[in-house]
Amino acid sequence: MQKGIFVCAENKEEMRQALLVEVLGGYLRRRSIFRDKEVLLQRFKPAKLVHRDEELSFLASSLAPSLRGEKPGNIFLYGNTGTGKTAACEFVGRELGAASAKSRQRAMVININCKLGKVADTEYRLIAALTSRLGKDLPVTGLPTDVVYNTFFSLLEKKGKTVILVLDEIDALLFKAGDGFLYSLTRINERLEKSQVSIVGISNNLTVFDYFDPRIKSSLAAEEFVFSPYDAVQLQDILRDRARVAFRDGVLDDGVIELCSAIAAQEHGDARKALNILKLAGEVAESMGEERIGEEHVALAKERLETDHLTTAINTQPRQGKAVISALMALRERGTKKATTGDLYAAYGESCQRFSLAPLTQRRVSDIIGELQMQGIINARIVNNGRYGRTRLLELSPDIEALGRSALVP
DNA sequence: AGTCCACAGGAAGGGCAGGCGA
DNA sequence: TCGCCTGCCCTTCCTGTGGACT
Repeated sequence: MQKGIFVCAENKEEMRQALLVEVLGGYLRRRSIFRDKEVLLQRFKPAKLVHRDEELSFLASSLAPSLRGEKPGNIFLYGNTGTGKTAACEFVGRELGAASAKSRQRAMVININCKLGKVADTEYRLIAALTSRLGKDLPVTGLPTDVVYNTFFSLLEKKGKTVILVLDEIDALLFKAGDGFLYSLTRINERLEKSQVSIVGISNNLTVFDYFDPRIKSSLAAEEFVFSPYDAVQLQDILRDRARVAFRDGVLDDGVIELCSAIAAQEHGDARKALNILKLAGEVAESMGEERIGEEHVALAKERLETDHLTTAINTQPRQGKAVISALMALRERGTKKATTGDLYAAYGESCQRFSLAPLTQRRVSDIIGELQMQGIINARIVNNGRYGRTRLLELSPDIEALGRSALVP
């Protein structure tokens, strides 16, 4: 009997392996739906930017003086995610680089993302990252800030160029480190003789300028430009342009491009999202063994994209953040739809036991709540209950709640 | 009008890890 | 090795808030 069970288990294992071989073999035998998936990825740099003529023309005319050795004015670009701000800057930067290589006056563009991978999310890291782009790597910590600034200044001076600093997602740095670094950067030209520096700030937040110190506003004297969202028709043009290269001929059903565009247009005209959905729809169709992409695959892709996004958002939290989310989930399961900070802190204590974590103070948990609110994971509203005190009413965002506790990996 | 509650949130500083230069 | 510098995460202390209650 025992032997029988063992043989059964062994057969199951063999069957599972055979299935795996079949799946992989089938994958290799089938012709891929994709011709060149690369063009649908975020990192792909297109040779032309569709429907961004006005924006490109503004940027090019603003930065063109650098080709004559003159200092261009500072610029601030605003617009929702996926409206082409970064792509437009990179595009103009490449063209500028190519044009300056032919002319005597050489311009140089340095792109830094202030949010990505904590490369430049503090003043120190920003200047260290800029210094690294000029050819000298500095330690991630340990040096006095003035030493880092001085190294940066001397490298700039050595270049003898007009340097355009493109600070992408500058709001992340401003909210974290304050606007002091901008003051230093705007005064930089007073210290340089052979080089000059212009700043291009890129932000999703249209009100970011309001937070600046008046001295910095005056010192920057930046020209502002808003990137408008793409409409559904413009998104269709972008997708068609990429799909021609990305997919084999005839694999896209009628209406697929239109559906992807309509979904992204509803979400503030985000071209990045439209491309993501189209790519994922292709992957979904391929994983189902289909040789064509239909609207049903787009619907599945949209669903998967949202779930993946939310699951990633909560599972990339530090463990303390997860403990707070878990506490709120536990309260919801007990029927508390809207918890106060006090309720949450009590449940958080239990959560910490489950996560084997030392509990933080209420003050720190209060900050974590604020961080989770900023990321849209928690909805919070301050209420005054008279003599029963002032507190925040907290609930999980509906999307996170729909995912349930199983989405949270401790 | 004064008191009270249950926090919110600012300010200051401690502890830690890590790099640099003497 | 030591002192000094950094960023980061955290605690402690403190003041502010505003509506219900006395």
